[in-house]
Amino acid sequence: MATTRSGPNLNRIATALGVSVATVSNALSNKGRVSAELVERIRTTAAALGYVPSQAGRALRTGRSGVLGLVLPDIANPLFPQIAQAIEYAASVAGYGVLIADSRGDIGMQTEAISRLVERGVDGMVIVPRRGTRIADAGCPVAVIDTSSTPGNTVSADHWQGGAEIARHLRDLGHRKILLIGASSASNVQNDRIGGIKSALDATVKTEVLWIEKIEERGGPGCLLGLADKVQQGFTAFAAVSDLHALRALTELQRAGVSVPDSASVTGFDDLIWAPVVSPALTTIRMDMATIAEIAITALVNAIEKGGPGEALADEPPPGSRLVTAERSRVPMQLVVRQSSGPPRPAKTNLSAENS
Amino acid sequence: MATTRSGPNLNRIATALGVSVATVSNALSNKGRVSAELVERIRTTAAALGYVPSQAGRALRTGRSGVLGLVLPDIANPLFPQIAQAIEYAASVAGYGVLIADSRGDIGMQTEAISRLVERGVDGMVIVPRRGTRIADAGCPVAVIDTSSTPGNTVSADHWQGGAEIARHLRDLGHRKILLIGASSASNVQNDRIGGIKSALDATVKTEVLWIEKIEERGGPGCLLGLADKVQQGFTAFAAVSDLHALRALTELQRAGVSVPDSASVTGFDDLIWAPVVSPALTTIRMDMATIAEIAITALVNAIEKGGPGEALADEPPPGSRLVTAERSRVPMQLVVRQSSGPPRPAKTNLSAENS
DNA sequence: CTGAAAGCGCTTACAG
DNA sequence: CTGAAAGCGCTTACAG
Repeated sequence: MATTRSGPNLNRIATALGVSVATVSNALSNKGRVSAELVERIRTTAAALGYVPSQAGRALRTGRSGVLGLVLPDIANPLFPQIAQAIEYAASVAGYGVLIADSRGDIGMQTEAISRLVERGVDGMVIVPRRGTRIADAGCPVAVIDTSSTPGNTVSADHWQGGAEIARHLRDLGHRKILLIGASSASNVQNDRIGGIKSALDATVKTEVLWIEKIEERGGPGCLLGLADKVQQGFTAFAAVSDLHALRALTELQRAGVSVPDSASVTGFDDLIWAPVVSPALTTIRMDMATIAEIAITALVNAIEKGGPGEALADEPPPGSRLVTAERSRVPMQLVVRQSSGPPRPAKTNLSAENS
Repeated sequence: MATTRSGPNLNRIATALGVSVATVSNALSNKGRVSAELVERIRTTAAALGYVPSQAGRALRTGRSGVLGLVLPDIANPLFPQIAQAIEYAASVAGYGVLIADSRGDIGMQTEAISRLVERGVDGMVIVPRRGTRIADAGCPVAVIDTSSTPGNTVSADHWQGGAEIARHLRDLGHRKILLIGASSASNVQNDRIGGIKSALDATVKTEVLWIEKIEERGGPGCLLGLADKVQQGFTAFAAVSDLHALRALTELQRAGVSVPDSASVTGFDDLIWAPVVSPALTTIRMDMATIAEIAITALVNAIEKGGPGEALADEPPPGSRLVTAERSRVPMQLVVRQSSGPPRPAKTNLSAENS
């Protein structure tokens, strides 16, 4: 027994109008080979019948599914909504759907997630790789969103420049002792951000890096970071490499009775959902996700619609697994100022070699 | 020119072994009509050739795409990662992929997002509807995740019971004046949670509801909520209906010099990513997303594999747009205690009619 | 400008 | 246990 479709197909429209399916197809896809008048009638009938083209039929014929995969290291990452929203939007503008796949923080599952997507017939995929992973042969065009410190072509925010922005912001406010807060020293992104911060500061500004993972090794997860002590030591600014850590710093400081921003400033990264909501709101650095997504999707779509299976020739390089972004694209990050306090007045720094 | 596929198809395996494609198909899909020995050989060859079945071919033939849609009111909602992860997992266990669609907070775009998914040929969809929306005819099985106050069948967390849990927690700690904090009085979910809280408290506990939207009408977005005043008025607990508002309350209180949890307790809802990270960590209520997703996906898969287009008969009700969940499923929420302080000692309540 | 025909890869009655 | 054949709905050379 043949399967039935819920809706009408090209053939139903064709018979209804007494024309051929080829003509209906050409009319609906604007091939320009059908008379304007007939196109009009076909359009009307198709709409009246509630025609929805079958992706399966089209995909089988064209070799393209019109679907892209989005592979994420861990959906629970609070950056995920921004990424997913931007990718979904850029893809849908380009006429593609987005299939999600989560590797749940597990490196092995990344490969599995990728092949699940391949089996579903995606035309290409956007991968936000697990730290340090090299993307295995995916068999289709791939765009990688990560930091530019990752080997291979990628598109990413310019984390280094973002770090420099935040550093200049704090320096210009007069801070001379800044604590940099990161989670894991193995993270390329975090190291880039920290590198960027340091690069923009001269010797008149002292920094120290606090890695949360190291403190939690001793104190257990969620332990205090000892920031009140740091205030005692003269730190007046706390620059976290993510808003999540900024939040942790902010609440820990406030809980210890340190007034933010009067006695200490706190900054974050990524402009996550709570950055404008907390009191005081966080100064942070925003990735231009829309642009990043657009670059990734455009590169992918080009690769698909040029070198895709639809045009593959026997003697050209196989369409599989190319990193499609041209060189490494770095998209500037943008400072979002919500706190702008300098160090507290009566605070005495042990540095006096400041000019002006 | 016919399109080429990157990988081998059934026919390649069949010719390689000198058998028919039908046999290869039957062998690979475990139909049990092929001799064990041949199945073995076919399997080996398929693996050696790197065979990946074509979803397009299968979909065209069976009338099923193996893909479900996930429609969200707004990906930026911080609850989204939990939902997406749970749905993706449950779907992939059931052998389905998940296509995402975002209505970006716009009611009109919800319909559009739904038809985009239908055009992509999803077999069914999970919809987290925009507040108060009634789901238009989607033309495929639909599972709705919302509150049980929504008209129609839904699967959802038992927000009312969750509210009751948090209320008992605070009451048992001795709190007698609790401020309930919500964002919007038009939200069914928030009203359910607040209703649940109130329902579990007797007259010895006073509550008051503070709607953030109303305060922001005057004070502007992100303005202070005046919680320090509430402490003055004797409120010792602040129960927000979302962790985002709890976070706002926590930081505002801390900023005003109110010690949490010593002088005031703060609770949230949803156990969002930052709940365990802030200092002090938030007591909150967790939805059992895994169970909710499982119920939704199971209902969907049943509807698809029973009444789906593959079996549709002319005289049975059209397969379109059924809400597939049986009645309304309410999944219990779970209290996550991270703060457990009673009201401060010296605080004097104006109530004395307590037993014990 | 329009149509007849082939074929994408698969699954499923049906025949042997 | 195995195979030949039909057909899902579409697009695209090709012919007229």
